Amino acid sequence: MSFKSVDEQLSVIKRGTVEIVPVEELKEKLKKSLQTNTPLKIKLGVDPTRPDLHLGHSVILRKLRQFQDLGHEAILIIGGFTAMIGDPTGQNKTRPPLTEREVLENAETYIEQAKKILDHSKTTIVNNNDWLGPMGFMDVIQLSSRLTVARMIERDDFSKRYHNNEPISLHEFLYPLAQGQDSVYLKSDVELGGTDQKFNLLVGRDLQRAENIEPQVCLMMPLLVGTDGSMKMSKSYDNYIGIDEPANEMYGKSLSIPDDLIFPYFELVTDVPAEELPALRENIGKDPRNTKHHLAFTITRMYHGEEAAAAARKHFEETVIKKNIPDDAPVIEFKSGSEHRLMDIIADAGLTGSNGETKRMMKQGGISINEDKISDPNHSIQFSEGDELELKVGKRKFARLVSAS
RNA sequence: GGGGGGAUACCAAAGUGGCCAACUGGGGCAGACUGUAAAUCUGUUGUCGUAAGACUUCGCAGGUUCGAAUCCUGCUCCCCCCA
Repeated sequence: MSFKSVDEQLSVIKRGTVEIVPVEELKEKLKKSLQTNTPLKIKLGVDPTRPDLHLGHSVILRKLRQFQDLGHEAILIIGGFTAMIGDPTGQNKTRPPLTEREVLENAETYIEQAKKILDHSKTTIVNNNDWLGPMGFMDVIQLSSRLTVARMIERDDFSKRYHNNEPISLHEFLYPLAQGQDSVYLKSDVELGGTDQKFNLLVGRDLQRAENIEPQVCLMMPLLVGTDGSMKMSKSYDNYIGIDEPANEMYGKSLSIPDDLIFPYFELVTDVPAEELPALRENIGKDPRNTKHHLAFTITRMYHGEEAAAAARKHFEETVIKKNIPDDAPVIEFKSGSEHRLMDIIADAGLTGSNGETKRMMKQGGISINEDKISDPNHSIQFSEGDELELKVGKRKFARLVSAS
């Protein structure tokens, strides 16, 4: 394995980072690694509680991937043990702990999806239950003696909750310790995390130092803002773009982000080469529309390939811009000569949640057949041979009604 | 161990015997507009029913009453303060 120069490596590593603590130590580690031809151990802990990965997760996974491409060792820790505690970070409520079985199932789904981003053949996957599980009560007490309560409630979310009279369970204090113990056990050189993980990552440093292990460098990535443009991307805010989503969804959702997120998305979630970033930044001001389409295309291509991305673009143009119904709209067949109420057709096809919703949409002009808005709930259709009608329900649901003999 | 507060629709939060399918905000959905599935504005937001209306819903189980989310009894869960 031959490594690139320290400076070359640093420029890749720094892309999109918020903070590297301390960056001098990282340089030292890289230098030493280069001299001794030994890869650094890069640690990323993942919480197998919500197995649907989205672009927000991809930010940090991509960073890990970049380390892999530089020749370093990526260690993905499945937080099997910690998930059974429930990480309080960023939660205003205590998260319900998972059972061991759920953890394993989730972990599998997680890894399956992470493969799309990581170089799987070069990823070391471990479960922290392997070393945290066997620890005894005395071990835990000794570990917890390393930190003080004052240090703990320094942490932003703890202090907020404390001052807002919201509950903090004692076991939540153990979470950063458990995570830090991972660093001790693995002797990690670098740990990756979101900015919300800073405290936990620093605890890892403290614990390693206490054990006379060379402390890890902490690398923080920004939390990706979701498609709503205000909150961090998260499934629970429904502002996410899942990496498993169909190409059309991915393309459309990418386009729905506010303009000032275009650049961060290019930088954090796409593989466009660093040299192209400055030009892209300029284009956003000049031509936001096409730059955003370029972004949507790039993201979709990364997960679905060139062809699917092109198709998704076309689909978007057809349905959203031209307001046509797409070629792949489901086809529903009816016997020629039969008569059906439109509301029943919509209900049978499951295009709305209830008849009440259908009626509401009719009243609001959301339902049309061949461009004609239908507002009569009793509207019915008499099918005759060769009929082909285009049904639109709202802006994103379509069907083609055809009559067969 | 003692004292106090709370549980309402997807979320937050009003409502303390009929005017409550339940104020309001967020979210969602729809329409207009737009480079956009953004922003903005407007409308809408339990189920069934063309409608009239019927039914289910306010932590759980009972009870009082012509009538309860609202009153009573028991239960479960949660939070805070003092020690």
